Amino acid sequence: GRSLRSGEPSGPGGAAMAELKSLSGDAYLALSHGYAAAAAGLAYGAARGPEATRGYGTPGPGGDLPATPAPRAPAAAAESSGEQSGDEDDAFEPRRRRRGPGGAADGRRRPREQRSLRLSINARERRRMHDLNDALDGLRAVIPYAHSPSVRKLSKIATLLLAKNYILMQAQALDEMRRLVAYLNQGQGLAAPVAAAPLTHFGQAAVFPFSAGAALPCPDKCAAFSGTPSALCKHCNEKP
DNA sequence: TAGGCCATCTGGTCCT
DNA sequence: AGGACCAGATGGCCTA
Repeated sequence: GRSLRSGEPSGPGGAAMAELKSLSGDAYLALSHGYAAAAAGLAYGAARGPEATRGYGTPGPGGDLPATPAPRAPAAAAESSGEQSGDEDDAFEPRRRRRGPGGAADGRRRPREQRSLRLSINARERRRMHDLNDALDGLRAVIPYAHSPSVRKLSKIATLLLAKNYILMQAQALDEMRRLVAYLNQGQGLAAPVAAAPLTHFGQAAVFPFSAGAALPCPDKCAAFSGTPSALCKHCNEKP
């Protein structure tokens, strides 16, 4: 694959390319392909101290989770946004948006109903994003990079790109392994069970370069599938 | 201080 | 009608 070069155009995370250094070796290899260079830049590999505790419980500028303590200073946010200021039951006025008039669907709702509906929608969306983040955490847990308390976790985009390249790398390794097995089967007579033929990473059954059921001229069964003695097998060349 | 990343809110769209 | 999904907007936090 391509190697990382300093002058190489990088994606959105190019500025942080140097942080790739702290990635594990496998991860580094996995990143050495295509857009992964950008992922490397995005990957918060460098030791920056523990991940800042952001916490899900903090409502944003228009926050609607009154109970949860807020490490992200929602008070200032609410103040700056002009929302969540005192009377929650005031006429629900959606945040000014630059796109589209909006509010058509709720046009005939009473303000309190609108507010209630909005809060419910917000909560659902928050839950959905939390699920998404949980899934990303699960992904981070199984891809190789420097898992350490002193290393900040991968960003979302870096996680996805790293995972993609890790999959590609594994597929390539599997392919090479398969070829090696086929070669050894020809040379050493190691029988690969047809029923256990693995799937390629694209889902189709792997095609082995031999067929089963042939005679066994070689005592070491190197030709069990090819049916012909192998020049690579010393037993095939032995005199009986 | 700028830039990157993130959480959240929000309106629109599609689907059930 | 309601829920899921998406993308834009906004503001906070952190690091270089």
